Parts: sequence; structure tokens; C-alpha cells
Amino acid sequence: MGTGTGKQQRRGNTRQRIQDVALELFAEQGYEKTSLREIAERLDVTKAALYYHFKTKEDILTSIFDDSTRPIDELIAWGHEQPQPPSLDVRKQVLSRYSEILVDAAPLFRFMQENQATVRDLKTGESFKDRMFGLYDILKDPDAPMADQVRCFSALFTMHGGMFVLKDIDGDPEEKRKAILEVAIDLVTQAHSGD
Amino acid sequence: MGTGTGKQQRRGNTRQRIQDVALELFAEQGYEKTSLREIAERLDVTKAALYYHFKTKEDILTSIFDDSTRPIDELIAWGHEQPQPPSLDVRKQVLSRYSEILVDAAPLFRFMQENQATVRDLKTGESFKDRMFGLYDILKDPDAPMADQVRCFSALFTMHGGMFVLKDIDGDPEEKRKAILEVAIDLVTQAHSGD
Amino acid sequence: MGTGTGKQQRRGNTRQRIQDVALELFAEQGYEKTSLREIAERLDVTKAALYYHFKTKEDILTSIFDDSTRPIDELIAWGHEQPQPPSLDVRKQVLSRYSEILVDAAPLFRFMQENQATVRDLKTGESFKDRMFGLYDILKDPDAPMADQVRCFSALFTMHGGMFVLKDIDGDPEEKRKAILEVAIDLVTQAHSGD
Amino acid sequence: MGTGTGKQQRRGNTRQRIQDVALELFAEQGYEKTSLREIAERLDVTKAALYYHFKTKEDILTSIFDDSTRPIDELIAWGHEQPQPPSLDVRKQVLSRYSEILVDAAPLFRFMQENQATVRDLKTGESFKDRMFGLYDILKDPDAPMADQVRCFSALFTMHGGMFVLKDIDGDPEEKRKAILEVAIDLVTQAHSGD
DNA sequence: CATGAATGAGTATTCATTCAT
DNA sequence: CATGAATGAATACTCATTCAT
Repeated sequence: MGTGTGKQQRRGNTRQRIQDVALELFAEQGYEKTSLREIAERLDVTKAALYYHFKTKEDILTSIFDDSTRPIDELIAWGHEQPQPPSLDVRKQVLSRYSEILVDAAPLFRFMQENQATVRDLKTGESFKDRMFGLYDILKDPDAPMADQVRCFSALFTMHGGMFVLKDIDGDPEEKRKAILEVAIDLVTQAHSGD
Repeated sequence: MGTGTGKQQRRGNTRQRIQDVALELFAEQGYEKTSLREIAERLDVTKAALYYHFKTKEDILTSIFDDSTRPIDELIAWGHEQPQPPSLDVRKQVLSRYSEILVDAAPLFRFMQENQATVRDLKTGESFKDRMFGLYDILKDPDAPMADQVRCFSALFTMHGGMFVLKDIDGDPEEKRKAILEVAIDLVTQAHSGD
Repeated sequence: MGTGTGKQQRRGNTRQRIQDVALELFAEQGYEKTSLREIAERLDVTKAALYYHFKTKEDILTSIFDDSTRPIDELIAWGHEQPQPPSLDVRKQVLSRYSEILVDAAPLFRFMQENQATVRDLKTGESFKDRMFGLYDILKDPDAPMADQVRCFSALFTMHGGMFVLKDIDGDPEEKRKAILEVAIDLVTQAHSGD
Repeated sequence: MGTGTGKQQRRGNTRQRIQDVALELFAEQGYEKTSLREIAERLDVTKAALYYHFKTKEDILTSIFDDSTRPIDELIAWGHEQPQPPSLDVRKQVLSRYSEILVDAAPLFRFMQENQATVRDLKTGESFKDRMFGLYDILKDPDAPMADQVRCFSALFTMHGGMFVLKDIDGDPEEKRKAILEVAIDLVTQAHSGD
């Protein structure tokens, strides 16, 4: 049998490999600056092979996005089943679960964050925005004072920003994640007690 | 005769007009997706004319950045003159002044935020990052617990994010700015009291 | 159970179906602009399947052409058996029979007419031209004055052109065909009486 | 001074040269099969140079067409000033003038004739068709019997077809043109006397 | 101060074709 | 009988940049 490496082993999983390499390069260099030539070369296939698996460049991105995004959709769906306005506990849970999702989908989120301008007029961009507001919808209490609404947004931003800036900072990743989550939870807690 | 509008009036300030139009387009569509042809066309000059005023495309961006960024440099310089670790009052003042700077330089910041991937390997990108860490350096207390450090970062992020997300939200701009500033100040205050 | 429509029913006649769809698309959009992907998709088979039935794209066209063209070959063969120069009656019969052939093979002829440039350096193109001159050979009298030779060509052209332009014009198709045939016969009649 | 050949001399007339070479190649090989690379190579410039002068490939064709087509527009305009239905003399003059126009614009017309399928969904195709019907409108008498209407169309077709088929035939070009014109005039004369 | 003309390197995308299964 | 996966070569088009005038 023998687990052949190289050209042999890669049958059937080309589609997946394209997505992996593409996301890696998109995150590293940006969407516009990553050419299909580059992706193809790194996979050691021709550009045309990419077009066998995906209809367009945008389609590659979309497919990655749709696959990684399911957990968030589930979280949003769960949130919408909860009573409105949300209890503090629901808010905390949302943040907590979101924090874990972010860790898994880190490269994609980093990409989204850093390529907003590019992605804005792609379908992917719209979906992303929708999801952000979807989360915000769950956290927010529309009757709360403005500062408390800001706090909810801020909690989300803290988590996003934190994920990617703190890598330039010393410390254990898991510990950092927890610190970030703590601050975010603090923010919604204050927003809640303001009621 | 007469002062004439249009082509006549725009003598001598072409350089400035290029910067204005360029920033507008960069912010609207992204740096990569904005071509020099587009900038030139909107100004009703030829592409070659742009090269009379600026050495490269990047140079246009750099020049805009350097011009709009001075107030931040001054703020950082002022901050560094203050004793370390910073008093709560200093922290508050930094955020407050930064908040005003952000309002004025909104398009540039929006651009920076949305084009990180692109701008990362431009000189401009480096400078921007330096400035962010410059501000953070002033706010932070290296001996504080991690959560408090996160709070300082979070304060900065809240301000950045707030500026651009809250435009999708109802309410008077100045009021929103104040709410954002309030939350940011709250964050550093808590960070401070943790000492 | 049941004779089943769709995929089931189409056994064995795939080759024919390819030809039909191909001709339809070739006529509609032109040979170059019709891709094998398009043909395959419309038939709900893969491109590779086309290659099971035909060696090349050109081969598809050639096969259609060869199949639809037999009646003309027979007409030409018949014409060549007649005494030279042809009697007026022979000429009339040739036109008359040709008129009917044209009706049946309309899509192919339309295609040929509209894709001359493309088809010129395909085998098919050569064959087509040969056949045109074959017909002309039967009609013409090499000793007649030039104007009469033109009339013979004109008769042929009238029939070709007529078929495809008159569809943009009101009136019953069969009536139009007859009017066209009448004019064509008139032309060869005049050519003949000039002798 | 010296009339430098080669790269020197060709300043200012590049646009014209592109049109010339393009028409030559379009007519020779067809529109689709002529690539911009080929045009550029034959002119010894880069592809990008073509794009300095024309916005798209189609634009090259359109520009050629618009330039060569003016005489026909004038002829149509003149025809529309004449009383309706047209006198026999007007009809003859239209054909006669059209015959001369065709000689001058021969390559373009040959191209149009041979690339109908391709050109159909280009602006140029529409314009061409419009012009054909424009001429037909002048010649036709809507109240005449169908056969006479066919004769008018036939006259036009005879001229078009004649131009390009007769080159495969022996004889002096000018003499052939006259024979063709004679047949065409005969056709409209008959159509007229049928009134 | 600016333009007209051009370039070289690149891009995403499409196509006819092949072949092992 | 047909497909899934891939290729090589091409295509139209765009862009930042240059330079003589």
C-alpha cells in the first residue's frame, strides 16, 4: 500500500487543496494581490485546473467562506430563538461561543478584516456584514442608551481586533483569548446592568 | 475675462486635487482597484500628469498619509513626554484628542482599516502600525494584568471600529462620537483602577 | 416500469442528438462562438462524451454537412448527365429541385452563409464551394455573354439570399418560396433566350 | 530630410494603420480568428498600443465600419428625399451609385458577408442590417406583387454576391461590374413595369 | 505643466483536447 | 458509453510606468 506522497496521493481532494492554498495566500497577501497563477503554481497544477473546480476566482473565496461560516450561522440561529431582549446569560454565551469559533476560523477572519475594501462588492462581503449585524442583533437591546449599544458593538470589535493584534504581543494564546473574552463579557455586563 | 471656473481656476493646486480625488477613490473602492487612469479621468488630466506630481502610485498614498498624520504624531510626542506609567487623566486626554483627530481624518482611517492587506507592505502600512503601537504604548501599563492591557487595546479598537460601523446606525454623529468616547474612557478607567 | 422519458429514452441516438444540437447552436451563434461545453451542457452529457462520438469539433460539423448534402450531390449528378449546354427545361428543373432542397436544409445553409469566413479553411467549406460551382456548371452556358452568366449566378444567389432575408419580411413562407423561385426561373429564362 | 521608413515615419498615423491591418486580417481570416496579438505583431507594436487607440476589439471594427459607410448613408439619405414610390430612374441611380460604392468598400463588404454570424450581435452588425433594409426601402414598392419585391431584393443580392463570387471567374473586373449592374437594373426594371 | 504615444508584465478566463477509469 | 480531472495554448483586456515633445 504505502502512503504515496506527491502527485499520486492527491486524487479526489484537489478541490479542498485549492481552498486551503487559496485561503492561505489570500490571508497572507490579500485577495487582489493573489493571482490564480500563484495558487496554481503552489499546487503544481495549471490555472485551467482551478477552473475545473471553481467557476471564478470569486467562487473560490465564496466556497471557502460558506464552508467556514456555518458555525456562526448556527450561533445566530440559536440566538434568535432566545427571548428578546436577551438575558445577560445569553449574551455571555454568545460571546463565549463566538470566541471559540473565531479561533478555528482565524485565517478567514483575518482575511475578512484586512480585505474589507476588496470584499465589499463581492457576495462574500455582503454575507459577512450580514453575519456581523446578525450577532449584534442578538446582543443589543434597542431601548438601551446609546453608550450601552456601543458597548455591545465594542465587545464584538474587541474580539475581532484582539484575535489579530494580540499575535504581535507576548503571552500564551489561550490565556490571551480568555483575557479578551473577559473584557468582552465585562462590556456586555455593563451594558446589561445599565438597563 | 472674469475669474472663470473650471480649468482656469485650478492653477497651482493640482497636486492637492490629485490627493483629494485619490483618497476619495481609494476609500471608496480600495487602493488596488483604483487605477491611475480613473484618478486622471476624474480630474480631467492625463495619467502622465500624475507622474509630474508624484513619482509612483504609492507615492500619492504616502503623501496623503504623511499630511494627515501629523496631529497623531504630535499626540504621540506629547504622550511620550508624560510620566510613565500614565496617569488616568493622561489616558483620558489621549483618547479624547484622538477621538477628534479621527473625525477629521475619517476617510483616511476608513481607508487604512479596509485596506490593511494591501497596505501592509507599503511604507504607509508600516507607519500606520507604528502609530497604533505608539498610542498603545502611551496608554498601557506593562505591569498591569493581561485583561487590563486588553482593555487599553479595546479602547483604541472601539474608537476605530465605532467610527465606521456606527455610520450604518441611526443617531446624531456627534452624539455617537461622544458615546464611543465614553465607552473607551470607561475601558481605560477600569484598566487603571485595576492597578 | 414504463418507457421512461429523459435519460432512459435517449439510448443509441446520442450521435444524432449531438448533431442536432450542434447545428442549432452553430446556426444561432456561429461555429467559433459555440463551444463544446455549451453543446455538452445542453445535452446534459460531458464534453468527453462528445469525443466518444466525434474525433474533433470540426468533425461534428463535417458529419452534419455530409449527411444533409446528399440531395444536392444527387441533383448535381443528375444535372451532369444532361446534355450540354443545358436546355431551358433542365435549368428550370434544377432550380425547382434546389428550391425544395433549400427548404429542408435551411439551418445548415443559413449556417454556411453566415460562417463563410470561419468555414473557409475547413474541409466543409471547400465541399460547399465545390457544390455551388457544381450547380453553376449545370446552369451556365460558357459561350453566353457575360450578363447572361451573371444571371445564372444571380438566380442561385437569389435563392440563397431569399431564404434567409425573407424571414424578416411578412407573408406566407410557401408563397414567398414560390415568388423567389419564380424570379430565379425568370433569370435563367432570360439568360437562355439571350442565346 | 529624407523620407525615413520603418519606425520613424509612422508617427501620428498609427490609428489608421491599425484599421488597415485589422480590416485586412478580419477579411482574410474572419473576426474571431484574428487576434489582437496578430494585429499588433504585424504592425510591430504591442497589444497595449492597440488599446491606446481603441477601447476594445469591437471598437476597431466599428471605427472601420463607420468610416467606410458614410457614402451609403448619403445614398440612403438621398433616396429618402425622392418621391415614393420611387421612379424607375431613381431606382437605377441607386443601384448605379451603390455599385461604385461597393467597389471602393469591397474588403469591408466581403468581411461583412462572410462574418454575419459573428457580427450579428455586434453594433456593427445591426448597423449593417439597417443599411441593407434602408436601401431596400428605397427600391421597394410595398404595393407591388411579391415577385416584384423579391426582384428588388434580388437586385441587391446580385450586386453583393456578384462582387465576391465573380473574382473566382475570368474576365476584366470593370466589365464584370457592368454586367452585374446591368442584371440588377434589369431586375428592378421588370419589378417596375409590373406596376 | 502637461500630453500623446507606447510598453512590458500581468490578469482572469475560455477552449479544444486527452486519457485513465 | 461515458465521466472526472486535467492540460497547454490562447484570448481580450488592464495597469503602472516611461519619455520625447
